Amino acid sequence: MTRSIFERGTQRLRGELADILEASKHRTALDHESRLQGDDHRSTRLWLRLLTCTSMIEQRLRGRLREEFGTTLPRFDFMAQLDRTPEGLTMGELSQRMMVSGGNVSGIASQLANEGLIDKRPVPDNRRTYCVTLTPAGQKRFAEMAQAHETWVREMLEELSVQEHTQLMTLLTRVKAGVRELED
Amino acid sequence: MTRSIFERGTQRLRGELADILEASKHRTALDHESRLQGDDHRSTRLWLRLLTCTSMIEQRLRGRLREEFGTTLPRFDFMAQLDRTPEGLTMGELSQRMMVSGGNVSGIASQLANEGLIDKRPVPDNRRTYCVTLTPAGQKRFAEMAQAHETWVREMLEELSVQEHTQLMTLLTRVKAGVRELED
DNA sequence: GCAAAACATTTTATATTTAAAATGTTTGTC
DNA sequence: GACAAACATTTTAAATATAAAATGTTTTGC
Repeated sequence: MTRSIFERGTQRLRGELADILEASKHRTALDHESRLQGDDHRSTRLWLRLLTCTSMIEQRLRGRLREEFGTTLPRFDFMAQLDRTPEGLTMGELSQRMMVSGGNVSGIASQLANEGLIDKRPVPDNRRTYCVTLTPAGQKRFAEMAQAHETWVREMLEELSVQEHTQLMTLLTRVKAGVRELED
Repeated sequence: MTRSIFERGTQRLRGELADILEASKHRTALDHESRLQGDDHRSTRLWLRLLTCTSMIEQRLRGRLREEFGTTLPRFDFMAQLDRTPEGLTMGELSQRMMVSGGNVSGIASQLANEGLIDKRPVPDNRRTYCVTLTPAGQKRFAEMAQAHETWVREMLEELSVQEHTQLMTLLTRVKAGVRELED
């Protein structure tokens, strides 16, 4: 990579070369975007930046949840969905909202049910579906975690001003809409 | 959720209520953000929006890579990192750049090596590390996939104007920097 | 009503992922 | 040089994820 500088021959000015070598020494952090070079498209660059940000935040949250509450991100997410919907959700709705496969939701659900954190009961008028809710114990447990989670997220995003928050939100809304409208 | 509207009592005008009920009927897609309500903090809302966007894009890319190339996102990512670094990378560097655990990288590497897509050879002066590169077959295979990948990503983000691309990139740069500088 | 299609969920098999322990290797430090 | 600490990687065990098949249930079209 740095080699190509030398391959260009000797017409390159000494000072210019020095600048480039100097710049290459800046130890910038390595991540998904490291694989990009000048000829890559804007969109790919943007996508990798998005992926990097999400991965960084996810990893911090996962670590904290494990250290401080001995739980995982998917389990927290599962409970968060239920906390917001006291009337309960079906397995399918949970799968859709968490954006994971149905089988996955089944697995997490039986764990949480074994631990007494959720309730899963049949619905009278449709024997295919279940209605899943948080138990009182689940509600209590979730409330503790949610508080901490909120703090961690705020900590990570508080560098941004209110205006930047709004801008970013608006732009992500456009991204979301753009992706959504593509047919499958 | 909609219940709170009624709890406000009867001073609410009929027309206003109708509007709200109407609005609530819009079938908006369900995702991570469905768990939010008015009292949640701006930052959490932003984080969930970010997560939703990333998940949506990831899922499309995963599906396409499987359908059209019979491969997975992590394998593609692994090869992409190598493609950008012809001189090769160590396992540790790959782990760092892909932002996944070392064990994960080990697994993917032995798969790709079995398929003859990468080369993994010891480094003379340090017997702990390996230098991983794409084989010619790996380069060829990656080139095909990269082209398609680029198209898929552009397709998903092309709704945004050049200016919006730039803005979003700038904001995500700030997010990235903010998260990075947190100790731990 | 009945058969076929659509639906909601679980099960199965397999792949991915992580954290943590294990295994060698290198680098101080004295 | 010996020995502890740090390093790079792999292995292990458990959790998580997917796709696809299996199982009942409901809906639809006739």
